[in-house]
Amino acid sequence: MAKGSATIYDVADVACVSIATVSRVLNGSAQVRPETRDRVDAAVKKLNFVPSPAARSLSGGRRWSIGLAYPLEEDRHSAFPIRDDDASVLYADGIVRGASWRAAELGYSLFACAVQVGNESASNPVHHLYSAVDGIILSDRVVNNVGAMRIAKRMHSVHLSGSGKLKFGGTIRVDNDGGIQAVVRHLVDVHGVKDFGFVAGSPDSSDAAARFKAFESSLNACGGVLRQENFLLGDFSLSRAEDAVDLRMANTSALPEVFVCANDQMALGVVRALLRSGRKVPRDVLVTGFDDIAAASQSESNLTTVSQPSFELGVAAVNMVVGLLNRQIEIGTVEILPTQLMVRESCGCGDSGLDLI
Amino acid sequence: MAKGSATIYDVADVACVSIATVSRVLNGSAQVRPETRDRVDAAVKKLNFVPSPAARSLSGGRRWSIGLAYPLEEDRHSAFPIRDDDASVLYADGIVRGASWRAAELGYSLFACAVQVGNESASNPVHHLYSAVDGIILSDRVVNNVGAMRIAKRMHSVHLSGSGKLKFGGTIRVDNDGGIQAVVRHLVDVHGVKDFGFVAGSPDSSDAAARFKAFESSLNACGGVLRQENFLLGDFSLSRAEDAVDLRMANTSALPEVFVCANDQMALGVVRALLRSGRKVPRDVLVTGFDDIAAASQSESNLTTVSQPSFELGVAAVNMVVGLLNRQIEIGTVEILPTQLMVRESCGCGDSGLDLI
DNA sequence: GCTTACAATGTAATCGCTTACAGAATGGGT
DNA sequence: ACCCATTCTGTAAGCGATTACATTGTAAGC
Repeated sequence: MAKGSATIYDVADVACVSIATVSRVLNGSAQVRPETRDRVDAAVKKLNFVPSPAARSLSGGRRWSIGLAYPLEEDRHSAFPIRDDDASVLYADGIVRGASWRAAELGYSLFACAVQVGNESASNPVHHLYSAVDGIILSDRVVNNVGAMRIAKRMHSVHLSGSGKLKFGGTIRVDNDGGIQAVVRHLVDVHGVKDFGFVAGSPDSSDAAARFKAFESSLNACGGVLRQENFLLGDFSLSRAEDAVDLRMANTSALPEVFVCANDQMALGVVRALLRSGRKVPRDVLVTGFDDIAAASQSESNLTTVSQPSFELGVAAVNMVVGLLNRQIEIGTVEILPTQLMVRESCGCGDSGLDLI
Repeated sequence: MAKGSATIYDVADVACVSIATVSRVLNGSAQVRPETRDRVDAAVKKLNFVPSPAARSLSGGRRWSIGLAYPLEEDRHSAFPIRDDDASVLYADGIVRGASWRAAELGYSLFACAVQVGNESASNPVHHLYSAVDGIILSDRVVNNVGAMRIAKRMHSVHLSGSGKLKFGGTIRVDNDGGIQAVVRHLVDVHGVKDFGFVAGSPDSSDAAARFKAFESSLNACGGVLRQENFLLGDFSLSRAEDAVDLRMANTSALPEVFVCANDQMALGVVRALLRSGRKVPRDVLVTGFDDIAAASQSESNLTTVSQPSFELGVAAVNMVVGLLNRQIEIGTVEILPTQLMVRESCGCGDSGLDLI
């Protein structure tokens, strides 16, 4: 759209050089006499010239911008999508901020784009991002593996993914294994838990899969038990987890000692359902979360959870995209960021000040 | 970048038509025989063709995407920007979600872009957004008035702005006046407050300005008083407000009965400073916020605040941009969204369940 | 003073699309 | 059959940058 703004031709006119020279100055190629360079710079400043990314894009140059796609849950109930309860956006928040900040530092712009999960059609905003950016960061679940592959074939991409070793682009993930393991160990060692419950995230999420797998193996290592009826399937949202617990309580068999949840929103939903039924947390049932979103520590239940370095995740993702662009990082690289157990009250610990075990 | 993807030429070849015809089908211009149209559609599907927005952009067509720029505070203290305390992002969250959702509904993609405030240079990501989108939504403070004017001259824009009547683009704002007025009235009528304090937001924010202006006139109407030393200048961030209150307390004159704050983060900062000094809220000093972010109701102080319809703000902004694009809305239109007083405990009300007065 | 090597600059093709305009096909009226 | 008004389709000119290649300028070496 950008009607009427100055073009490279205008700059060339004012500076009395050809557009090629202007382009050279713009892109810092060294072959320009200092005197000429100054003249061009002056013209650029005078005309307030900003090169059109679209034109740059078409002609194959660098756009100096990076895309970031993160999932937005679709609502199934109301006219509007879930609001206070949208797991993905809250989780994405820190990532977006980290990425924006780091991108700005490196001279890139970051375009964030919320994608309705499950949209594999051409209307998927990811397709619109293509030609606007140099590289793209794909959060877990925005596209399936096939889609990710297709994207990676066309441009540099970094995947924020819980598992799998993609043979294209780069991958960054947090240490789901270590986090879950720490939770289970703590529950067994400190609170003597044997009888576990687990609330899983969306089946299409690799993070959800990784966390459950880690949970199973930790359980085996520690001799804990997960009874069939205590495995609940959620979708990372508060309400769905709440419903699942309601349903579980309709079954009159004894509840497990703890519900380990694949994220904080679900943990909060579990707590809510439990409270509604007259049970107390952690008195009657213990609950743990994952992610350490702000609400985890702010809620009354004071969730014990695993802290994700989401800001750093965004920073690392941008670093990797730019590294890929500059051919300083190899395709297929995987980077794993550490997690940290945040011991609070919902696991049965008193409200002592200790944060880290 | 998008290396190797199908172009309109490939589609034309497969469908045995010219690229002009393909373009017509793509853009739904009616002048194509149904039979031909089908052939083209089939080719598009077969090749998995997605038109390059960059090329569309260059050639002046519609890009089917909308930009949204929101402010990102820069940190002054640490290597990373403020994290748990970033007023703007929290505020922007609902807007981004509303806008993304509505844009998707209308067949547009939404690119959100966090902009470091105060960056008026060419590296401002807003400039990169230009050619990638059909229209742009500018949140309060991302650019100054001059910048906004420049942008509006070049493309359709909608401003999320607390005051002023821009003569370009469209404007959407929340009813700051009504919200602040309700707060002041409630404090006077229910709690008999006379001696007010006010914590203002960034001077460069029109919302901040509108809220202070509304505060002053409400005060006059109700006969309340704002002593000079009880006007504190913040920047919408928690820490800055906290500091301001600390500084104020160094002055030993009596604190006001209440601190009315221009947003919730600052209210939380005020509460924190007050608690640290041994005072209790609302026992010793009352505090009110603005925005009703999640933390307002989740924090122990249970903030009385004004609820902003941030999701609806995003929805309305997208509606307006698209209306502008389709020439269904006139330039200069202003839309005001209602606010709602949320009475909780920090204003001195008991923890009765009443939400709305 | 003239060649020569190399640095500085210019020329023109190209990227993938939209659209004004021109040209071909269709069909109805005589 | 023929003409003309319509409807459909094709041709080609941009949009604003990058970049390979061609050309010009400069200074050293003889």
